[in-house]
Amino acid sequence: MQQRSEGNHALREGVLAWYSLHQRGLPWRATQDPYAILVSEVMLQQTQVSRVIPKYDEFLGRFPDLSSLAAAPTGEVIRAWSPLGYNRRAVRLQGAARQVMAEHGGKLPRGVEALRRLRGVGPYTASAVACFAFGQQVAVVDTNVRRVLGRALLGETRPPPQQVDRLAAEALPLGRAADWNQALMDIGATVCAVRQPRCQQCPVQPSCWWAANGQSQAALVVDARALAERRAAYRTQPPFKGSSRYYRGRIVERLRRREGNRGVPLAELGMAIKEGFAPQDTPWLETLLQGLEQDGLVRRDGERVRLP
DNA sequence: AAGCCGGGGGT
DNA sequence: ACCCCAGGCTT
Repeated sequence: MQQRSEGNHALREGVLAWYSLHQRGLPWRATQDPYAILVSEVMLQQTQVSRVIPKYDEFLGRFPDLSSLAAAPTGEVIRAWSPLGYNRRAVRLQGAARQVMAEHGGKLPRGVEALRRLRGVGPYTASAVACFAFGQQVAVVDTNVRRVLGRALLGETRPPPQQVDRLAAEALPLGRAADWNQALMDIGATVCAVRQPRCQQCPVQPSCWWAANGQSQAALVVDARALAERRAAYRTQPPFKGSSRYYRGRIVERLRRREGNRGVPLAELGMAIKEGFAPQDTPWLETLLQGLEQDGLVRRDGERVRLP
């Protein structure tokens, strides 16, 4: 059994009370279906809630369960994923569905360790599904939670992840894990923002180290330096448009507009995604396609390129 | 440890 | 126009 800390009692009560009043009404909190919850958690990897909401019901309508997702052509899954981005997630999500069909009799495993072995499921997603779908009493730690607990218990906005994992496990109110984890994420998203935190409205504030120290002079200096470093890095970066990442997106986008399922000839694809595409650009395009093929996002078929 | 992977949206 | 966002996998 994990260690408990009496000092966290007030913190727990305050957070849970706040959550009962201020929780966000999110579609994936209104379902008990483990598959639907898995879909939401994968969509929420690197993607804001506001962008997932309009896509969520549509995707579930198209792929209502694990077996329909597993059985679909991968290209259809990639189409249904637009415009969420990070398209590899769509391929991996289907891979996970196929794993579950093949290895788990079509039922998602309930434990963190088994979930963790599914394609595209890392520490965050595994604990999120275990907790929200199966009621496992485990901590769910994303960057929001890391920031909230880091500030409250350590006085640091960007604390060492391992240290936070330990604190999160200690702070977990057994029996209320799901509400607690969702509450911390809501607080991180709506109150304990990276900049301009609204400490006056924060249920953690009474026991928050960071707020108590006037949001710590040292922390502000560190944050300011980090901000300056990010700005410098941004300036020296080439613009997104024209990056290989940009053109990868254009290729997938072009292939999504089907043509039956016949795909697009290589040269035509080049012209479709890049103005002034010339024969000498072919090796560049080939390189992009090889990467996309490796990720399972594209299939080469002689001269033609299509979704898998 | 570091780099890759897309988009939309706030300011 | 600039800047932010933040999990999983590969190398």
